[in-house]
Amino acid sequence: MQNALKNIFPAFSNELIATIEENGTLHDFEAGTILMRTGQYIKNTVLITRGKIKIYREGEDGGEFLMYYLQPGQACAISMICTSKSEKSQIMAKVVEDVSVMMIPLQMMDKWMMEHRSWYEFVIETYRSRFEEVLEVVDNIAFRSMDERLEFYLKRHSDACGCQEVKLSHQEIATELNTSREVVSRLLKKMEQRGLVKLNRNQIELLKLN
Amino acid sequence: MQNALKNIFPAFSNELIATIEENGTLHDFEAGTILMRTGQYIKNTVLITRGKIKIYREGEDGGEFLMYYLQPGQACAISMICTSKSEKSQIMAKVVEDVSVMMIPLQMMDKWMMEHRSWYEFVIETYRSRFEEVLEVVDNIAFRSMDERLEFYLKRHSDACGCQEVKLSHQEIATELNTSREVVSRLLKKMEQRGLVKLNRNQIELLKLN
DNA sequence: GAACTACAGTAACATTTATCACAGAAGGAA
DNA sequence: TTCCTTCTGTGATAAATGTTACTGTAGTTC
Repeated sequence: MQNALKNIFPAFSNELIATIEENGTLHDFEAGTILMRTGQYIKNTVLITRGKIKIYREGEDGGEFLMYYLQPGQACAISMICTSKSEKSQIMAKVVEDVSVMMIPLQMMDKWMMEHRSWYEFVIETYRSRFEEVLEVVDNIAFRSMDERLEFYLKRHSDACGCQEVKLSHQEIATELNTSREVVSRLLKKMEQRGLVKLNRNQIELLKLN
Repeated sequence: MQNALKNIFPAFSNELIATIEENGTLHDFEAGTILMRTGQYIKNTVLITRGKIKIYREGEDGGEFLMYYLQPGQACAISMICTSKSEKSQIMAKVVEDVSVMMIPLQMMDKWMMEHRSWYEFVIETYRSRFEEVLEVVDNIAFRSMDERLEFYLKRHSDACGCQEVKLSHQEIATELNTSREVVSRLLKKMEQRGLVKLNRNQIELLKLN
């Protein structure tokens, strides 16, 4: 186990790993579970050791908007930011592939920042990379049209899974981009005509993208 | 001077204030100055003691998109995040009202985090509030139409200045929302017809908003 | 006052995206 | 097979936003 954590978070010092083992608790959640809702209080910082979590924003009318995915070796920046004062979550977190997460009580957060250099650096880097990712999201919706955003979305997916196939229905994609299925279908069809993708049921093969 | 800083950043401990005085340098910049550009390396953390700075994202085509304003008592979260590894800035920062800023060399950042509790808390709170603000921006562009975004924009301005008048031309507003002047003019006219605002040259009075 | 400039209003039109309506195809279940 | 459900494709239309083009108005400068 200790080795497992060290493999997933190689930057952590051995003492830090030991401390995490001691104070954190490991939990498994199935795909579909909602780990966090808008407005909910946060009591733990979450480190992902397996699976995939989707972080998204929910509109008043129930629409969704994907911010980013969390994968093994990463942590939820929101949970880190909010824990320090037990603030409310501003986002939704949903498990998309069965996950294992290490939950760390919020009191540890401040303590470790002072005691463990590798924790401090990890936290700062988490803030930085998430902030950057959100800025990129802003760029996309502020400056790009739906066809560009769709391309970007597909690329991001294939980067994340390391393969050339995106196994999602048009409806699922539409939901994450907060648009309608028809729009996604039409744009994908155009991309297919341009030779960028090949469409199958519940699956999109990326050809010339990347 | 010591008192001045203490007034603007009341949460800072006296030792911290003294350390800032010792290591930071005070600079003045006129309205219009661009303090930071996308892609530029960051060498300092910036504390605002006077004036107003606009933080925005720039599109490839030169379009802008307002993220938020920085005012006295606040710090640039981006400069804090990036300094730790001397990363590149992802945003633009432009002075909109003559400012005085305290520049703190990046090496201090990490050091003070360990040594000064009030600095640590300030930094975490800065991260949190900016992240939240950016999430709100995402909400606005993802879920709201231009008329709602315009209302929100005007409210934010009047909150910031504490008055009921927004002294901006339609063109300036259009630029910050990344739309065209004609659209802003049209929507403002409709708002005037609904009795929400009163339009004058270079000035919009908010009536029923807030 | 005349000339100039920045700002504001508005009509006409183009484009993008959303919505409605429906049809057909793929796959699973009885 | 037949029935059902989910997914996909596509036309027609509506709504929101962007673009072009032109007019008028307020303030400034000469």
